[in-house]
Amino acid sequence: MTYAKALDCLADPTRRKVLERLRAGPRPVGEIARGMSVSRPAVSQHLKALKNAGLVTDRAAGTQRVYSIDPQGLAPLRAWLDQFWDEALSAFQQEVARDARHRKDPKP
Amino acid sequence: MTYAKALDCLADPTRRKVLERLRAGPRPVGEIARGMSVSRPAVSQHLKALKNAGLVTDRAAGTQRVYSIDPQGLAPLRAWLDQFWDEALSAFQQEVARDARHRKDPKP
DNA sequence: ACTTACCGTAAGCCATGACTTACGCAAAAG
DNA sequence: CTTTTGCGTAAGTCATGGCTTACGGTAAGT
Repeated sequence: MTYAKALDCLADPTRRKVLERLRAGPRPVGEIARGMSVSRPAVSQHLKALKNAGLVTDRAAGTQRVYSIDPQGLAPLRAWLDQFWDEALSAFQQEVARDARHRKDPKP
Repeated sequence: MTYAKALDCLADPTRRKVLERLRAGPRPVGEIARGMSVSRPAVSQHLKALKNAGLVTDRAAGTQRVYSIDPQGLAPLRAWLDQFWDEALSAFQQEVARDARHRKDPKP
């Protein structure tokens, strides 16, 4: 059920932007917030949410905190999506087959 | 940018439940809503959101509307997540390497 | 020791959205 | 033609959560 928390986090655009800034590598909070349309405390709150969802990790470096993406945090969501995609696809194909049968025999 | 709408939809638990009920195959609205903790109009609204995000398709069948999962709708989200996962992983490995170097040379 | 830099948290405001009830419309049933 | 079934939509209520300002706390610099 841990994919749910990941989805809750990734639903917010600002949070996605924060995460995408971390894609290039670890960053301290101030550098993440620089040039963004929200305040630094807002970024801190988003980072807290991301950390709680297991999507990022943090580490102290002097007076500043460096955040990194946790690749393992994305794994459950990937797994859920994959399973979902496979099952939906097979069900979809079954439906196509059923539809083809109905096309041959339109009025039972 | 179409993955954003998918994430917005999947953030809602009720919407996920609706989508998971469709995993077993196409269903009319009433059958989807049956046994759920929200009213049928609520399910209709969620289905509208899911359709707008391209995650489901609908088709008329008499007085009832049958909804199905659209596998293609999940593809963009999968692609975005994959790319994200790959880049984050490589950056993570780079960070591990950098950390190892720092461990060898702790005080520059 | 004092100041400065960097960050997390608290309190409060406000917009978004999820839900309900009530209503209207189309297709099947009678 | 009338009734019933199945569904979408409108209006209104209420909770959730994202943002800001203000504050406190720790580590480095001087």
